[in-house]
Amino acid sequence: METLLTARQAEILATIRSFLAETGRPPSRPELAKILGIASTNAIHKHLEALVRKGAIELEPHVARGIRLLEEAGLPLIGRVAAGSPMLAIENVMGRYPVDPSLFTPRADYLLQVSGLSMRDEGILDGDWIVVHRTSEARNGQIVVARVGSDVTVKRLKVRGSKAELIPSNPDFQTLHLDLERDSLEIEGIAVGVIRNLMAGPPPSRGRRVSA
Amino acid sequence: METLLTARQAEILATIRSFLAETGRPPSRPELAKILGIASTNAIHKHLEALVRKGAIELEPHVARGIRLLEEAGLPLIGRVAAGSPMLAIENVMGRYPVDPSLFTPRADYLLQVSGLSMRDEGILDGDWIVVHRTSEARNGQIVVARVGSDVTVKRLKVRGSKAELIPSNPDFQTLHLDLERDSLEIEGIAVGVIRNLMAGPPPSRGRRVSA
DNA sequence: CGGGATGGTGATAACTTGGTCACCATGGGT
DNA sequence: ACCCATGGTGACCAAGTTATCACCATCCCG
Repeated sequence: METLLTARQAEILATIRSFLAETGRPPSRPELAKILGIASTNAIHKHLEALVRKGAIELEPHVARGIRLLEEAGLPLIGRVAAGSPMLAIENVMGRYPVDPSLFTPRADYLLQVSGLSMRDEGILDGDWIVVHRTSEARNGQIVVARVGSDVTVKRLKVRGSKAELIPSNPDFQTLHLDLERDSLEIEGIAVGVIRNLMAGPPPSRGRRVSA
Repeated sequence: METLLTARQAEILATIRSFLAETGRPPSRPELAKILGIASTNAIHKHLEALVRKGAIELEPHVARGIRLLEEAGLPLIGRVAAGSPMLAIENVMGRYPVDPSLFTPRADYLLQVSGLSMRDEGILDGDWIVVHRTSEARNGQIVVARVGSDVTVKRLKVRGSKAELIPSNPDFQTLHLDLERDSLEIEGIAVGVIRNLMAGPPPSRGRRVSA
């Protein structure tokens, strides 16, 4: 349903986005024309119609600044990753949550729900959300989201020559040793944050209340 | 600089806020009048001027829907709490961060930076941000932000009769035993989440890069 | 009592904005 | 050669919107 945008159309869309971020209101056609150096508001009007046709925006008819962005807001939360599927495949996405990507550096791209306690001693517990920056480059000592074979795992990375280690931070788990010239190791991203929802699990005992 | 808003003015402001949240654009005066059941747009206009005088909004002159909300966005991050000062006193606020209050339940009110490792075994580490819901009521077993004397502390709460315990989750620290009939125990809020910025501390070793 | 802030109706002028028409130019595909 | 989508200029009208005027009522406070 979503035809590809032309370069110019993507430019218009980006302009709308940044105008919205800066002023808090959608731009009018004359304002867009001025910013983009276009003399006629009709050119803008036709661009907006094209963006509507391609599903990028909605236009409220006869309403000043009636432009609505139709992008999905928030970051996707990835659950169990199906074997071999790309991280952001629909089957892996459990929902979208309003986490600001700019709260973390480098910029957050998605959330990954952790299962198991292999990173317990780093304060990453079962059910926690790892905030992930998507990249295929990682440095020694960083916590990475890695794909080994068809498994996706979160571990601390250590590389020496052609040898790589994926190190859990829990003595009950074993370090995974890899030979980069033989084994496949794909870096999916690096962990830039952790989010835990303390009220998510089973409710606490219904004991008496305390007020102060 | 901020005079108190009247009930009606607060209602107008709330209407603007929710209109913005629902439609993505600020309301026009006729739209506000219709929602609030007011016949004349002039009444709205004067309300908006009052809101400008009181510092709640900004108005861009001669611009359709030129209403800007001037609220501080995001949640305040509380650092070291000065003895005896209220939690949200300016001297305690280290900044504001774009965390969506509705991401947690019950609603998040502020962030509290943890110092020390007394809750290490719950996965709450030194420097982590605790997401706090402000309330003076807590239940047994919840992690609370409590004030004992002039100290603010984060611990798990346990109450039996008139005895209360503030329990760390790290065997290296000691449980604080309180007699509610003698000692002062103020509940400032309950912890509803944890946020950790993994890239905050010292940068990782500048080892060689790995790409895949 | 009088003044001032608040909250409102009703009407009007001036400006902003959306919608539309005629016309032109370029580039890709048939 | 032709059509069609894209990208643009220029002009115009209708409708949406802001700004301002006159006038009214209530409440609080010095």
